[in-house]
Amino acid sequence: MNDLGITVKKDEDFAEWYIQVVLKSNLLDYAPMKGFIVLKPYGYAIWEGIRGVADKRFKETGHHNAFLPTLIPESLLSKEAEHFEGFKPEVFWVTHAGNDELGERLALRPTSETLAYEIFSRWIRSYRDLPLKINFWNTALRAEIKSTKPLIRTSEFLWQEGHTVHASKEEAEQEAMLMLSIYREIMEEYLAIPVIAGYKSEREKFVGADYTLTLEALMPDGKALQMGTSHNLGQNFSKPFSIKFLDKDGKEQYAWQTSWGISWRLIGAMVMVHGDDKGLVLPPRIAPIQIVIVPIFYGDETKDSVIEKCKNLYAMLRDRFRVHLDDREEYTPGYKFNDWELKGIPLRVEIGPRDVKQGKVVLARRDDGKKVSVGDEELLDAVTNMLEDIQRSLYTRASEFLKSHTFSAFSYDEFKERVEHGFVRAYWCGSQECELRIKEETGADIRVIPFNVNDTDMGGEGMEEQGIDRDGDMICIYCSRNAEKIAYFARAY
RNA sequence: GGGAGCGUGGCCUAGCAUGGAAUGGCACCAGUCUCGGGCACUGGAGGUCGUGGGUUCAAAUCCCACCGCUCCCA
Repeated sequence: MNDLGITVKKDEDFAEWYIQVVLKSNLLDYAPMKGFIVLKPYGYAIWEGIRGVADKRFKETGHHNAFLPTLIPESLLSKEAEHFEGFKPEVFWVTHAGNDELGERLALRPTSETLAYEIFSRWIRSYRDLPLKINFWNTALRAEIKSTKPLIRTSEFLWQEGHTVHASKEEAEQEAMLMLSIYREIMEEYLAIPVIAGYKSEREKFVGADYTLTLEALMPDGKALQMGTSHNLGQNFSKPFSIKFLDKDGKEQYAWQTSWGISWRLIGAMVMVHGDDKGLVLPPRIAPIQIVIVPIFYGDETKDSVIEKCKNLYAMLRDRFRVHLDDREEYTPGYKFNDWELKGIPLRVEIGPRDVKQGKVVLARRDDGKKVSVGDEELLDAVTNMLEDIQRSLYTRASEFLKSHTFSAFSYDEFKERVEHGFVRAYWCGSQECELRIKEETGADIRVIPFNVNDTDMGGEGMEEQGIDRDGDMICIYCSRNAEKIAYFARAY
């Protein structure tokens, strides 16, 4: 072991482990400015995988991609007052063109609502123009001065922002929910990360939204990570931006809107959730390379037959899998094993002289490190099954972690102790004051107010089983007044 | 907002107290050899010691300013 590999244990120094994994597995590099990163080809390939899955689902549900400028004039950005106040502290401003000061400062978009809606208002005249469902794959810029972490919190990030306009409130509500469910599908079925779905509190919602729907995951250090959000904007933007349409009765109405987004933060979440002491572990459905073939040979006489077999298998597998043949001669097999494990490739095929002679290959799984020898004729089936099994077991493991680190609290003392380790479900009176006090005293805030307290893939183990009687005393964990809601609290990234 | 610390080839690092030719490891390049878990040997290239100024015959080392970064506390 040398410093090519990860030199700290995941469960001993999680922060350092994360940095080493993202850098050494070749996902990214630091940029020359604090808070900015460079996504390297391997990292970008993973982003392309996520983008590919999401883009397909967006298009299947009737959304179209488009592109917007990066600059937003201050007058536009400030048009919805609450929204502007919320983003103001982290806006980068362009003030000059060459040597000349601009008449009006231009913001580097922190998000595109205002710019998009200014334009949408010109596109929409009648109910026949609705719904309008547009998505942008772009970047957003938000100045992060305090704690930055690659992929998780950076001043510029790759993301998509969807923006839709509807003729009715109900339709907008359904849209916000639909997109959340698509996000959930991507996270659980592709990234193998279980999430808790629900509402953001008033304090945590998107500034300018009626309400925000969120998906929250739990990282191995017990901190929550917001994975994606979907906002019902109501008519909060359509009014200041004059997005109006004539309905079937010829009556002018303000439109109803949603916006929603996921970012490269999802890559960071995958690293944290699935990675181990050897580095990255990628779920097969997202991994840019699912299978790597490593030849092993001694001297020239075995070399040719080994390479030939590798090439044959590569040709056989490439139609059905994303496969790579590592035929570099300047590295030893041992080096390559470590290298591809660091990069998280789900499955490795080892082929040496022994295997050529016996008509077999060795398969090594990244998730549990187990090796098996299979005959050539079984390879295709074995590989197919193993990749599916890896995908499934990564999800299962993550679910078990979420389940075992989601607690209920019935007293504030209990709350303070348990919130150090994961999600804590507790009754909450609904006041922002309690929420804020809890945040100040414990560092934890409300991550999500779940749609369903049993809806956490916890095998039906809900509040009732844990002793909370929802028909009995419902009192706020902090102030002991009557509680309205059950909220999930956690410290968050 | 308050406090502490650090900047030396791509990365990590010695040297700094007491000024006098910049140390070692990894990575990199060439060759030989190896290859079923980060092979070995030989040779080689690579440095405005964060930036600017000052003291001095002489500064990585002492002094001042600035820049950048990291950690801790609120």
